[in-house]
Amino acid sequence: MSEDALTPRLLLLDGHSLAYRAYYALPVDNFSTATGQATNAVFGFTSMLINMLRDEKPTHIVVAFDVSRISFRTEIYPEYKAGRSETPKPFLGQVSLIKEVLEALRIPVVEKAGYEADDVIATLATQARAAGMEVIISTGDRDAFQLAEEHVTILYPVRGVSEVWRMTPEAIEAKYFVPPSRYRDKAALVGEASDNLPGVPGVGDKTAAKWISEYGGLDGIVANADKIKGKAGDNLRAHLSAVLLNYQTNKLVCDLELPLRPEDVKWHGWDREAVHQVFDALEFRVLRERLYSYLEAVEPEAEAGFDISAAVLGAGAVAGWLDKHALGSPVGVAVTGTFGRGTGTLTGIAVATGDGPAAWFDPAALDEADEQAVARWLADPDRPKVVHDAKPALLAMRAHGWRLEGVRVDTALAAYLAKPDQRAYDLVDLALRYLKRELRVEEHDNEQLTIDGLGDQGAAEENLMLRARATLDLADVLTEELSRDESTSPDSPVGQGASQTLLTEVEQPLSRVLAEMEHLGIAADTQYLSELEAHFAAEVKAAQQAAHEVVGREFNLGSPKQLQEILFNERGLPKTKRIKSGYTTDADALQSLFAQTGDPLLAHLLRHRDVAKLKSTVDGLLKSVSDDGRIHTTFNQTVAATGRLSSTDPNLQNIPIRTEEGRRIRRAFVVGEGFEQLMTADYSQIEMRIMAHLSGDDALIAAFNSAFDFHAATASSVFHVPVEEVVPDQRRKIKAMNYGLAYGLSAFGLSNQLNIPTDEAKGLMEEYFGRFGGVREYLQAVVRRAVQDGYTATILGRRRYLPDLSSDNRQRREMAERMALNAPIQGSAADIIKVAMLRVDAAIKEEGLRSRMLLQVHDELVFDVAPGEREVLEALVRREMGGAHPLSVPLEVSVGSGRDWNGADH
DNA sequence: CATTCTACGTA
DNA sequence: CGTACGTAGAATGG
Repeated sequence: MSEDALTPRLLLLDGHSLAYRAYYALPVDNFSTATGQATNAVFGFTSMLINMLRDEKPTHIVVAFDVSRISFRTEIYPEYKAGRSETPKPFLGQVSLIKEVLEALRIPVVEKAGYEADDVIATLATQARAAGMEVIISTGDRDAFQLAEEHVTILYPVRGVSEVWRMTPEAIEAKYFVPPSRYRDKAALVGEASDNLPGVPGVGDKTAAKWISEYGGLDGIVANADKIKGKAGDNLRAHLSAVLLNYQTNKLVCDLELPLRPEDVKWHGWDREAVHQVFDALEFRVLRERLYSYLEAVEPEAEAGFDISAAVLGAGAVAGWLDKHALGSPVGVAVTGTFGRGTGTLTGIAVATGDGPAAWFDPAALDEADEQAVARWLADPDRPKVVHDAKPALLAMRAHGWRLEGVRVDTALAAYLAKPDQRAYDLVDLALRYLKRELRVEEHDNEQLTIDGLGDQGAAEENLMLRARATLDLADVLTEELSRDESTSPDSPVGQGASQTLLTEVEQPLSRVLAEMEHLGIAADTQYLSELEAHFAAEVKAAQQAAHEVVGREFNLGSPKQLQEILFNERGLPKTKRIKSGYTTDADALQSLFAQTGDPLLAHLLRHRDVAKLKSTVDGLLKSVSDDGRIHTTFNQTVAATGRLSSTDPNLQNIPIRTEEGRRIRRAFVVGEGFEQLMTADYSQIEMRIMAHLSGDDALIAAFNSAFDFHAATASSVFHVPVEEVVPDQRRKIKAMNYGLAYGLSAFGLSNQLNIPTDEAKGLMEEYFGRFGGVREYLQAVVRRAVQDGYTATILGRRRYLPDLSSDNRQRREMAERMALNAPIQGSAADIIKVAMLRVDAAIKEEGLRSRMLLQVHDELVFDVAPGEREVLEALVRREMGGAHPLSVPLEVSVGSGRDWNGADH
């Protein structure tokens, strides 16, 4: 910081643009007052403003607003910003609230009819520079980058409301390869999607920068347009008028007549009483505290709006602290370290109590006594803990030799059950959403240190303690949130809702079972995998060569773009289904093109696709084998909105099975050393059984109770022929429909999949619903109910909220309807297998077996079978899976075993 | 350099 | 114009 403390610093804000960013960054549902007024935009704007007051310490401030969407730009270019959708209703009205906040803060507002806020800002910035002021501009509009210079910095918000980029001239040049003075030239060439200003196709920042440096600027480029070669040159000439219009439109006006000048907006602090009133009305309790702590420096420790007394504990201090503070009432625990592949390393542990005291310690730097004390405390189920995402912590503690017991609430799982459609459940987001509290984003290990190495000392420790405390507080709020559905499930204990039961009886216990499965991993035959790799690599090469030969030159078979060029232009094949970037080259399309034309290239392409995919699967598996010769996937418990698990790094839930060549990969998953066999057990047609149960359709239930193959039995009903006379084609069609129904399949979709006319598909569906009318009724009722309640529920009461069911947009609404159809079915199946896993795990322990559960693939479980346990394990698994939940049709389980995963198939 | 698109594997 | 996922490589740039 070299600025003279006496130099005036002017902060210029673009009110609309920042409020808009805030509106989209924060969920409107969680930011509204008791009276229902939405406040997310106000909250986010105010939060950003407070951060800037803290970080920039301006002496002068002013906020510019647009008066309307109409400006001189819409005069010269009526389509300007036309692509933007209608201003959302909950946003309207928040602008005037923001102005109230600003008034309470005594920050002046300025607007100019016929111009945009950025023109006002440009004018004020110019005047301020002339007066020798330092200028900081904050706007979400990139046009402002043209204003950057030595004493003018732009703060550009990215990722929500808590992070801004400091766009200095150097930063702009680094990002866009042009100095701010040429930013307009670049923007004119590249275009600006958010303003509906299209640029030259195929020209991005790099090309634009190259031209600008070659010809000195847009003038030079225009003058030399005919000299620029290649596709980009052609495009430039074709779009020259648009570029010139862009250039005219993106110029900011620097000489407006305004009612005030920079000198007039010196900030004299806020109106205490007014801030109280406005913030009270907006229910901004925490934000007010933040404002006070930043600006008044009343209590720096209270910066996040609450008190902790934090202690970084050295060796010998941990045991005493735990004895004193971590007894009967729950404490929050947060950890840092590296996690994954069934293990982990801890670099820090923080513990926070509800009444203030918090502590941090390094688990690698404990003395013997502390080590023992921590081990005892962690392992004691009667010392209650609250953890955010306990599974990785549990595994890392296990690697350290510690057991973790007594986790009363896992806030990640709780948040997932409360709203399973969220993209992520990281603590920073949840704290903001549920506690209105801002946590710092976790620092990465390689963040640069200040030169003396002392700059941020203690910050990481403090941050972790704040996280531990936030976790604890979050548990209360989320428990409250989950208890709102009291008595929705007959299975729940008295006084407890289904969501709470799912949390404590299913998800939380399951996370421990999953941790165990991840820790165990599954044995891999690496020798065999390497051979497979070589085999597929050779096949890829052969297919590639064959394809190159047909075309007569080399090209990238993996590039859809080059493929389109070759197939549709060079070879003149019929056009396929449209996608964003032209025409699809997916396997279905290639297949049908091959059927039509017999072009040999297509066969090579299809073969290449097949083996390249298989090779990449094998490559991935090879890379993920751990030192113990086993593959340890990570099961994610908070990703799938329906309640399913997912598997990553590597994904073991999508290992090929459909083709013979693909099944060879399954042979690489083998029985573990010291074990006898690999055993798999899966539910047959669990989703259809759930549909039969939920719909109560007698005919469908009967089809399951008949001794025959289910698809054949339903086909026999639909086609009015005895089961023995159902031909394979009939069975195939009905099987497709059986599966499709639970996904909201339409007649069109069915016809597409079966390659039959829509009429025939329609007839088939009619006939099906004629025989199984209860199914149609059920499916319709599910959607009706979801529209009414706003959510769907599984047999264990797992909810999925679908606000789009009432969307005006047909596509979104129909999508939501299909989700509503599918969620109870897929989700109930997920519930059942989760319960089954808990029962199997408990029974294996109960019976003292050595066999162990390794994988879950949605309706299948995979086990290492210990010597001599084959029969007893099979009986146990059949019993516990089959009895996981009573349905009006039997839950059938089929079991197989062998030396590897393919051999264990049945 | 990071996000998005296309394609494709599973239930 | 059928749900739910994760990954790879190419294309593209909120």
